[in-house]
Amino acid sequence: MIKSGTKVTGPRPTIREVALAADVSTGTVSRVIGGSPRVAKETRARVVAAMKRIGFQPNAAARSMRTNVTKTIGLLIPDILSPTFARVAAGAEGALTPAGYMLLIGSSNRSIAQEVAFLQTAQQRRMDGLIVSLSDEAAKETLHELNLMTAPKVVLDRDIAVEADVIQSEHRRVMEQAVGHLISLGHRRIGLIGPSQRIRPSRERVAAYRSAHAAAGLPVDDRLIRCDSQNVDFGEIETTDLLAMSDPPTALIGGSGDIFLGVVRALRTLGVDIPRSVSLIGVDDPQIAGILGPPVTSIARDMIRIGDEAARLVLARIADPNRDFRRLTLPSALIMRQSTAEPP
Amino acid sequence: MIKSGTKVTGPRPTIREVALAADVSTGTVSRVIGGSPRVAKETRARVVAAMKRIGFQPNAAARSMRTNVTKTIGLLIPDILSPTFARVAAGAEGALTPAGYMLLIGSSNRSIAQEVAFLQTAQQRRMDGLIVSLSDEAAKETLHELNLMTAPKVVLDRDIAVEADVIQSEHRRVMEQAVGHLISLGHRRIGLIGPSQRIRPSRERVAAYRSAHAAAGLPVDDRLIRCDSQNVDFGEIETTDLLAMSDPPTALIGGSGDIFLGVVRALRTLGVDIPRSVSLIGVDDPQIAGILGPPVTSIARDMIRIGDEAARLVLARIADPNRDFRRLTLPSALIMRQSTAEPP
DNA sequence: CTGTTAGCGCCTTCAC
DNA sequence: GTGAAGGCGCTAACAG
Repeated sequence: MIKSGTKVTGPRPTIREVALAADVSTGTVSRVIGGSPRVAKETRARVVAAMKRIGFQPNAAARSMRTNVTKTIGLLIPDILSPTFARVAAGAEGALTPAGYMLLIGSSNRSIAQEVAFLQTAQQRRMDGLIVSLSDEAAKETLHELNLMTAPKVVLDRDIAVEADVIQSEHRRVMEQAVGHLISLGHRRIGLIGPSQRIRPSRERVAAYRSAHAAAGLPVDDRLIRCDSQNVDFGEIETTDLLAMSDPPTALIGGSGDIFLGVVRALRTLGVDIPRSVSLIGVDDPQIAGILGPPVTSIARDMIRIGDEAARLVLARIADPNRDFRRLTLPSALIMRQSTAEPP
Repeated sequence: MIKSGTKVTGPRPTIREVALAADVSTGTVSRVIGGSPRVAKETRARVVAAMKRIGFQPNAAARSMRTNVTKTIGLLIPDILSPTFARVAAGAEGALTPAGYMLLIGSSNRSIAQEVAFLQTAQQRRMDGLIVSLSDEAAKETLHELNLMTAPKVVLDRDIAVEADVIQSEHRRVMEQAVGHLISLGHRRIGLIGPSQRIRPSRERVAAYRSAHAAAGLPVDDRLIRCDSQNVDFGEIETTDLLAMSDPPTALIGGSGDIFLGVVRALRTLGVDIPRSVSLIGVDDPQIAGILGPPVTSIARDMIRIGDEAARLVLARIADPNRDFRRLTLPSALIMRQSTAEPP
């Protein structure tokens, strides 16, 4: 007899051990595990007791081998270190865990090879669904892998040819609003620093930047648009470069993600007074923006909600694979703080 | 004949289909998958070609059922939204992915129930190893689950009775240094705002806070120690409360994680001039601290490295389950910036 | 309500 | 160097 609490490091018990201990068949044990109603109350109690006593935990691999269900959803993001995507993950996990699904996060570090690798393991692990934020819409290797996958997919804010539900943020209206705000303050040269235009959000923002200028009857100086990369250094370098122009911008819109940090860092280094000498609007980093001195006006969106909605879309399609594909657009907002003013 | 590129939504091919297509037996296909050397070069080529042609991807569940290996490591953290833990995840993933392992992240939101739930699914999924950062050392349910798990475990910075490798940060020396620095500037009342002392790092920091005072021959006012929780609101409330005392602190040490945000927010709201009226030292948030105005002196540690080392420890123990348990202590550093000065 | 039985897809001896 | 066959742990009919 083994004392309860004793650590037994033998092979893990199976439903057969449980069946033996509870004096039922393996089929009955299985029904108890699966929560089938076709088990007598008293029998169920005996089985549950036996499971606990032996320390039985059903083998997920064996189950999913039989059922073709892994209770697993993949999330592919460019960078887990970005608070923006960490929020997406948190939102998705919040919706998935209560539904009995586990979220498997893959961070590609914006490497196409890593994206492909993740999509392949997603297939090998037979994930039940996938939420993807690609780092480059033009990479056809990832598209290829995505199309190979038959499980439900949700695409986050990308324009790609994949049979999938899509969640996108509203970018144009809010960026037009931001640019319009600066223009109405009197700014005529506005710098825009952002990620590569090979992803939809950046293209949308640039388009809005242009249309806002057009609406005000103002010309656009393309040298003020710096949308090519997405890291701290890029933000810092482009900011420095912009302000070194012979006719430098009097206002800056910088983001998303890490870019903003670089922009602020450069501004600090240059000793620029915000908003007296340069106005600043941030994109996608409200947490930090709000506590800077001065607090920075910024474009914000609810990434947790995006993750949550994405998870719901996946679950809904798992429940009904034939439903129509949706394209959900979630709102963004311009949060006014104290980092903008009239140009000097 | 099916055109290449056509989407086939039938059942996924198995090694039998591959075997048929390559005119070999399933055993040979299996050997090719496993990279066994006992396969003729030419045969291997035929099999590989067949796999690609049919779009075969080995079923991970079936494999792990046979091999008792899931190529999966769990990471349990209190909060994926905290940059600190996101870094741990990134570090661990960086070490695990190249080794062919997938990192399964669980964020408990500091709920013991969620920690237990994660540990249970870890067992059901037969994860090959586990890296855990518990939110409460005193919770015996989590300890119980941890001890049930026979797979290799790495514990992050907690004092708990579990057979596991341990990685911890050096907290005392650097906190003594921080407090000593403030004392040497002339501060006699220093507020300390931090997480609950039910986790080791906080206990260590409080102990260091006391010993630094003792070393300077100064008394400690326990009302200045506010180490009970870990969120933005807590930081904001305690800061406000501390500064409302009849004999308020002239310096604040605040962290880790979200607490720091709250501290800064309160300071801004109160219109406190840093460091003229209050000196400030942050804990664990160098990214933000560096761009604040003024940049904030803070205690920093390399969380990515911690995640990386944790992953290495797990892998090493998987390779050799009988090696001695290690306890690794990684350094912290006090980064001097411009947020401290003599008291007013 | 419960027992029996046949695989799920793969790896792994054991022969050849 | 390759084929044949058994079984990993579980679920899902099908009987009873």
